[in-house]
Amino acid sequence: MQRKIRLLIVEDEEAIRAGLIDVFVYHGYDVEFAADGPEGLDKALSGRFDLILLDVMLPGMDGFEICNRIRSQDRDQLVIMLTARGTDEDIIQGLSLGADDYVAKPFSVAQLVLRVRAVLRRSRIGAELDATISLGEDVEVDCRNLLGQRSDETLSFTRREVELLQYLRMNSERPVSRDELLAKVWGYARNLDIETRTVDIHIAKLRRKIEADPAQPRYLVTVRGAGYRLLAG
Amino acid sequence: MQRKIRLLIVEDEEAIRAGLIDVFVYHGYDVEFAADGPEGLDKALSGRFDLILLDVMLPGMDGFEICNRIRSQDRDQLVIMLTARGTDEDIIQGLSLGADDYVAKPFSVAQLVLRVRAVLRRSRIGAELDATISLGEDVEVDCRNLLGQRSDETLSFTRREVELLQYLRMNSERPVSRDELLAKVWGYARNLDIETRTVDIHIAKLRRKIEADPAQPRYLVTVRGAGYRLLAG
DNA sequence: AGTGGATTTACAAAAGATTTACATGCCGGG
DNA sequence: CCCGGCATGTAAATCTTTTGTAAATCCACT
Repeated sequence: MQRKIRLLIVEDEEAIRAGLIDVFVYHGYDVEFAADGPEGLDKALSGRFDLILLDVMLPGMDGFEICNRIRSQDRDQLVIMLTARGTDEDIIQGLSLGADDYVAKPFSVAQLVLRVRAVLRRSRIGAELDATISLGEDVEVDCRNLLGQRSDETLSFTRREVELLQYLRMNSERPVSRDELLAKVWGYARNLDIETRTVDIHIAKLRRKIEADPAQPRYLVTVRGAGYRLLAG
Repeated sequence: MQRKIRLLIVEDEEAIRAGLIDVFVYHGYDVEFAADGPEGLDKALSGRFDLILLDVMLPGMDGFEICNRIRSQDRDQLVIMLTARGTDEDIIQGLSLGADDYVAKPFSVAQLVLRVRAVLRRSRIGAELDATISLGEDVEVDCRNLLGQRSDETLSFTRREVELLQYLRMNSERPVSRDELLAKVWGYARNLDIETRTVDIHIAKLRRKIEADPAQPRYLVTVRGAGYRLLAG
């Protein structure tokens, strides 16, 4: 069982919002919402959502503005904009706003669900993360069965440990900060400084399993001041 | 010993093809290959392969076309397509191409071997839905008559128990979540928030029958956080 | 009503996640 | 070079979630 996809819905009209929430919860998404522009921006910037559904017409701040700001902070954040047919089309054309898709109101909900899936699939967030991760010659992790092996020993992992490994592997070209891990793996809101050490603890547990000498890690290394990095191997 | 499984690999890139051939020969398959579309189609249509691994990007004729033609001649020919991640996914979705599985490039070879096994298993076992399931040396279940045997003892099962066993056996390469079991065995809608423990209860009942020591299951194991898995045996 | 099977309830036990508390080590400024 | 502050490592305690299972209840069928 894979973790749920986290979705943020920013929409001021009560009825539409409630409908969307129902549908996406029904389809198994982990849904949060915001009812106006500033709240939407705030939640969006927390960086913990896989995908954001963003209405254009919002009180406080319009969707285009929000989209721009989100993108300027995180180029990879997925966004689908809900636009009014006709009215906004010129704007979309004119500004090269980088939403991942646009859906014109009024839309069919089934349609929207399909578009959401398509965007996720393209970005491969919803798709397969490596089913097995191998490190060097001696370590292999079977992510579905939460099992692994180092030399002759059998290892067993927890879901969190495996998700953490997968995220680090996906980004093995750079160190990943604790903040980012908390956002992307744990789903915590970013920015608010959190005084948790849970990331460190999980790193330590992983090291005990995958490293021959946990005190001198060869794969899961600390980059002081920046975070952790899983060296490709 | 059973006759070797016959595999056709249709792939134009020399290096990948050679690698795949090596791996599958190593795993005991009888392997042939084709390096372009027309040759692939020709060999494929000979109908002597148990399974065909088909690249999408091929000179002469693309994989989708080949797959279509194969299927129009033989609906039961097994095909796994090797797709480029991202690029082809919409096409797969759009056309209802009936390949048995899709593996996105770049793939891990171990992963691919597993998928091949899974498809083969599904097709043979799926066809007859295992009239009898045997576990290890000592357990045997006759699914039609809801009877079984462990060592000297005679067991009797209910329909649900047997269906559960069969579904787990069909997917024994991975743990199956409670959600999935509820959907596929019980036929519940994939509603989340399940407040039922009925899967667990049935698992417990099965264990009492098929396991020598139900507290230390050897066949029907728990993968905590992921579901249950019936180990091949 | 009686029967067999399915499901819910209720609670205990196990495993996992997080916090706490303290140890260690790195680095820049005196 | 030494010190203090901050980032990191980790054992142990604590809190939370998941799983196991006996017993009660429900339900369809006879």
